Amino acid sequence: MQQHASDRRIQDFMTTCRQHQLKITPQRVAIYRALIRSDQHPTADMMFQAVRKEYPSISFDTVNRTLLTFAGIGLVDVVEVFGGPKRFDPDVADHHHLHCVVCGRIIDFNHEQYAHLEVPDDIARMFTVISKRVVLKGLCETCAPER
Amino acid sequence: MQQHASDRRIQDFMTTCRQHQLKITPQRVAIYRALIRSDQHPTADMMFQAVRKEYPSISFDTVNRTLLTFAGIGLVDVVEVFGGPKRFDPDVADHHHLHCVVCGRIIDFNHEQYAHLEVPDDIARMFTVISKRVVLKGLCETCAPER
DNA sequence: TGACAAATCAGAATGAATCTTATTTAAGAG
DNA sequence: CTCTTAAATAAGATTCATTCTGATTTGTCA
Repeated sequence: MQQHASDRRIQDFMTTCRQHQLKITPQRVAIYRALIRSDQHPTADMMFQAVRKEYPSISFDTVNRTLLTFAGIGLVDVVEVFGGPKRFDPDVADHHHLHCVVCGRIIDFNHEQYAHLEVPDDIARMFTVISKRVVLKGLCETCAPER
Repeated sequence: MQQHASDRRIQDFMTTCRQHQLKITPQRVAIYRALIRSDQHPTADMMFQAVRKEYPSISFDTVNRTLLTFAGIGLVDVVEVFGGPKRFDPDVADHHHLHCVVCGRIIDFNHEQYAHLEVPDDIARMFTVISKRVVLKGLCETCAPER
């Protein structure tokens, strides 16, 4: 059954590409495949290393450019960072992030309270909101000094 | 009176430096001065250009390294970005950010609802929270397509 | 099947951040 | 006030991330 869910996502992916007049190339399919089974929040280079394994002749430029193209049509998110390389998020549904300031790990989470974040009226008047996210900085379990 | 407030901040700055065994150099003072009258969220290079005007012999490396040092002792914040150079925030008090996805401008705001963001229990158990911020992506007034 | 715009590849170029090394300097000891 | 020393600085080199360039290949549609 797992395979079917994955196939389904590839089908949807192809549909989305067609809707945006993007050609369905084997490189793009390989990149998308790697994306949906990726670790959380990979960099372009991490994606390149992953895709390479099943598509050894692919270039870094293609991976990077394709990720940006995917971001442009909402297939992936570019997430907030505090410096360093861009990081991508295959989960484009609303969720929130913890950033460990020591190891740089980004951890996803959800919280009922954060699901209903309102935008203040004066802000809504001057700014068209596309996405909302709570970003918490701190120390993850492995980096927190044990007590 | 303006001058006094600024002097006060420089005094506090020196005290903070001493508390952290940081030498008070003319470069650091110049950088801190530029910081407190800086535009919102400058990059290291923008800071370099600003400091240069009153301290022409300063090097980029010193400005950048000093900003990171300041960040380490809480005199400035490194803020979230979606790629590109690091950006610094002289306002270290709690507040939230709008990011214009077109021009890249970061706009500060505050909102009563966001002042009481709770951290879910299961998260609080595995993650030591240092700071909380709501990050909204969207289009600012000048970049929004007029209707 | 053929034409063409789009996509890819490889390498060069750019931009940001950090590192290296020699020199200078702030701050505490005497 | 002077000396000593570790810290800080300057300048340039290096590394890493990203984008660009130009030549080649390839989906897609007629």
